[in-house]
Amino acid sequence: MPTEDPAGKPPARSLRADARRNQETLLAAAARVFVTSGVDAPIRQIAAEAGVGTGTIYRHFPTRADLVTAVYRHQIEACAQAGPSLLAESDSPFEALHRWIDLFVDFLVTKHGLADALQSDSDRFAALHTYFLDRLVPVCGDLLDAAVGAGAIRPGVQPYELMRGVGNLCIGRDSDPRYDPRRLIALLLQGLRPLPQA
Amino acid sequence: MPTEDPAGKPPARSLRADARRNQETLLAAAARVFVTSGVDAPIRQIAAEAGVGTGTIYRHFPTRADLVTAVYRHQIEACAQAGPSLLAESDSPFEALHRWIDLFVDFLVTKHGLADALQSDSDRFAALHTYFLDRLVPVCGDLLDAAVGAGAIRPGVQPYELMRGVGNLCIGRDSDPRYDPRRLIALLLQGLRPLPQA
DNA sequence: TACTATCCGGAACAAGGTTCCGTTTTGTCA
DNA sequence: TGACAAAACGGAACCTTGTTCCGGATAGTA
Repeated sequence: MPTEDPAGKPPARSLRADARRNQETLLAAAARVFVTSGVDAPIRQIAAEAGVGTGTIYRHFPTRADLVTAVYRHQIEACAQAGPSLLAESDSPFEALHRWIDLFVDFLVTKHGLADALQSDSDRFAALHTYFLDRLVPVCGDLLDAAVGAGAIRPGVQPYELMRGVGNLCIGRDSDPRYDPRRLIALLLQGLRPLPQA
Repeated sequence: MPTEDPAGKPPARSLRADARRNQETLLAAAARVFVTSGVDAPIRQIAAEAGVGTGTIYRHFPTRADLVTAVYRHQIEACAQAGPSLLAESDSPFEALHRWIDLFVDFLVTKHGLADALQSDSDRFAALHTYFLDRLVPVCGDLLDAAVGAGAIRPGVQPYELMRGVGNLCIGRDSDPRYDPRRLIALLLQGLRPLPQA
């Protein structure tokens, strides 16, 4: 079955040699360009950096989201897998949740424009939104459940809305000294704790 | 002094008759288009709706932010002025803050794409960001100070970061049943309350 | 080596933002 | 009222970016 999963992961071993070579060149070039120009960088710029034509990019990564997820797949995966580990090694489920969210935030804020893209109105990134959520919402759900079970937070918060809220809080110009998303996210997590008196 | 404030408010009574006429036509047309196509609507579409050339739009509103602020000036103003009123009439400063934030959120979520534009990476909307904050941050600051003074929330939160956080939480596709910005904003405000012990 | 399926490059098209300038309108003054 | 200069208009033209398409190059195979 030659159809790939919707997130555009590198197709297996059936490509022609030049195709596979270009695919790797493209991933490396895109990673470099994303650092300097953000995930919104013009296709032509990425093509130039890789030394290929624009058609080649579209053939390998039909949508921009495919390219972005391919570039960051490893980190998304690492984030997903960190959930259970943190739950096991942290002193409390709440701490595990907090540390996991911090991990996610670190990932977002170090990738210029990634948080913006995640919530972008345009359909250009819809698949990116979907991929992130499909992969991370279940992990977040487990952490939330554990924290609720321990009585550390109130029930009723959905993982989807928490993830999306956290992602939203990371949006915007990087490195504005007046705005540190982590501060607000910490406040938001505080807001999840049980109310002092019934 | 004929210089205008940087937010592009309608210049005073010194325009030629046709210019003033066009300016009003444009504001009305833009308001209509924003409702259906969002504040990102193509300039040409607004020009067509108003029955003028694109040059005319740029002459009256050099940047898109100028047009947007001109269209929504009244509502921004109303929001700013609601701050002191709410403080006077609410049962507590915390309630006043909460109600004021709700007002702000209502404004943002009913204007398709406005919250997105506010935090947009591109410079296209930089002046919009500035205008909103210049006008509303002081109001928010007063409400915060009052709530801190009453012991209803912890000190240390800056009005800028709160406004921006709230704005950020409003970003995204409208009317996703899984995501209600108000829920998370309420949680965030809960997170501002003093910690139970210590 | 010859053949074909695959892949490549970049020209070409579409859409939107922005600028520019020849033309039209307005207001004023004789 | 007629003429004139300043102000404003309209939209063609240009630029950037996304996306498609196809003639030509190339890898794998017989």
